[in-house]
Amino acid sequence: MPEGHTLFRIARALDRAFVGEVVRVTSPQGRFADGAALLDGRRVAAATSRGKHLWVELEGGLFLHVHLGLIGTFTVDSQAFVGEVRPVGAVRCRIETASHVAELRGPMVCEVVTAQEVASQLDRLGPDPLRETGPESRERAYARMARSAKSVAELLMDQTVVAGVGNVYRSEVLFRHRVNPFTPGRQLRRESWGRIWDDLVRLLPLGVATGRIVTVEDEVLDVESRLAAGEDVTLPERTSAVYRRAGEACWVCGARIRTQVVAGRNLFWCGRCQRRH
DNA sequence: AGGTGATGGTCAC
DNA sequence: TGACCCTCACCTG
Repeated sequence: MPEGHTLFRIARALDRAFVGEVVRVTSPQGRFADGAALLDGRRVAAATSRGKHLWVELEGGLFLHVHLGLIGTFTVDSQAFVGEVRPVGAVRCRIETASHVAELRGPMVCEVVTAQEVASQLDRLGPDPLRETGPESRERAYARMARSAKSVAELLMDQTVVAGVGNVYRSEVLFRHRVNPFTPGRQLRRESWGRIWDDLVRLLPLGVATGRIVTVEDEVLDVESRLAAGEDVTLPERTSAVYRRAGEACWVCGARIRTQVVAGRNLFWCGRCQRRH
């Protein structure tokens, strides 16, 4: 389920499992054999994410760069449970110690890069609402939008504008602020963008905490209060206001939820509620 | 048991 | 615009 919050969770799990440890790195599937050999036996320095990209830094200035794409998965488990994990699929990369094992399947990108290459990869990404949360990030993204004739629905999916927003957060955050998805970036009001950005800064950490995209306000408030109380938060299936609800009645106004492919993916919106620029 | 679409993004044509 | 990565959840039967 890879939007930015998923990569953040994986990076955090990898960091907790492996930092400071010498790791065995292999490619059971074989397609990453050369890269794995390069990393095998090194000590892990850190694991981090930005947007939908993930890097594991190993000693000697080498980084494992991963992008899950649409179908990739990256699991991190304690070795105690390894026997219980069903051995399905082709493991592109396995990282293990005596106590932990991580398995990467179906990624779009799995490669070894240098610090210089990481820097240029970061340069191509806009601010991540999970990491660069300050007002300067909001302005930086707005400056890009305000210069563009593309729609805000397209721009939200452009990782050089904002890093980490995917197709679910796109539809849901536009609905939450009643913004017309087809508003050209250059016509998007500064206040609208401010509300959208601030909301992403609020929502994405809930995705990190729960492992699920939470955008319906009742659930948002519930999760926030339970987190504030220090309670465990486990959630049932995903709910959404508009995402994947084409043809259903809008919860707010009753109009039919609409759908159209924008930036190569299915956008969902309420044509009656979402009229703001 | 088998089919399909999906929370992504790049590259070849 | 389509192939690709080749997983996973959610159908159909």
